[in-house]
Amino acid sequence: MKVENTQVQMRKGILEFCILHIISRGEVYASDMLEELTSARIIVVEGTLYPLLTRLRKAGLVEYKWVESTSGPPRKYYTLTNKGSEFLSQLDKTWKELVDSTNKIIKSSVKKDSSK
Amino acid sequence: MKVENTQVQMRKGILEFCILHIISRGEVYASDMLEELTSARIIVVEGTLYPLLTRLRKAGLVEYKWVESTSGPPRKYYTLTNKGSEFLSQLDKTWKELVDSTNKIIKSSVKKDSSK
DNA sequence: AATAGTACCTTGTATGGCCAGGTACTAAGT
DNA sequence: ACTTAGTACCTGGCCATACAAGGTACTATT
Repeated sequence: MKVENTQVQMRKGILEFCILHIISRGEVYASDMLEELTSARIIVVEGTLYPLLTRLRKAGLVEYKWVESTSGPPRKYYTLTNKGSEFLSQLDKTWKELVDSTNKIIKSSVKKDSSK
Repeated sequence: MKVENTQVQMRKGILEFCILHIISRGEVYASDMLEELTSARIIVVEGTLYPLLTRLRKAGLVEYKWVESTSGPPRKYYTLTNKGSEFLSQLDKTWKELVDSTNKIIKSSVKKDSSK
């Protein structure tokens, strides 16, 4: 069991949440999202992002339109659906609660000296 | 794709982190941990907790001793090893960074009106 | 035509949560 | 002594999903 492994696990859960937030700001395509996430130090690779976007689309949370590019193949620009907005606001709540709960547990730890 | 599913995913990642924290406070056995996590609204069931504890032990992050109980079968009381303490302090750092990164992304979203 | 850059997608593997069920110990009732 | 209930620990199989590696396809440049 490696620290890296657990750190990946920690990031995993909120990835979908972050991507929905990024899309909620306006039209973006995959590379935009990768850049945004990377600059926030949430590491994601293509092989994670594309299947995730496909899942979100199949679930009716996002939709896309093809847009021609002058510098390569056309791009899929994503936007949030109404259903996606509702979904996201539920996740917002879950995220807040999760941070609260976790901080509560962490802070209890600090009170006691765990060294024997 | 259900909200519950994603919410589970969000909780998943920090579960190991929370459990290490709870153990770091002092000797506890499985039911103590379940109670603590449940009261912090982080839902966990036995089928999740026991395999996780086994993994942590195999990785040398925690250890346990058997303690007789007056009201049933003996219990495994867990404590953190030195290796576990180091592991945990790395996770502390990761958690802080993750909350920062996520909040940054969330707050950017608020600035723009996403309705079309 | 060949190469490079960009964009999207898929297959296979590994991790890990969860469900459902199982084992084993103690205590209480009959 | 047997059964039932409560407690504690564990496991096999399923499913979701991150990631690595490789593939397809479009555009621009040489």
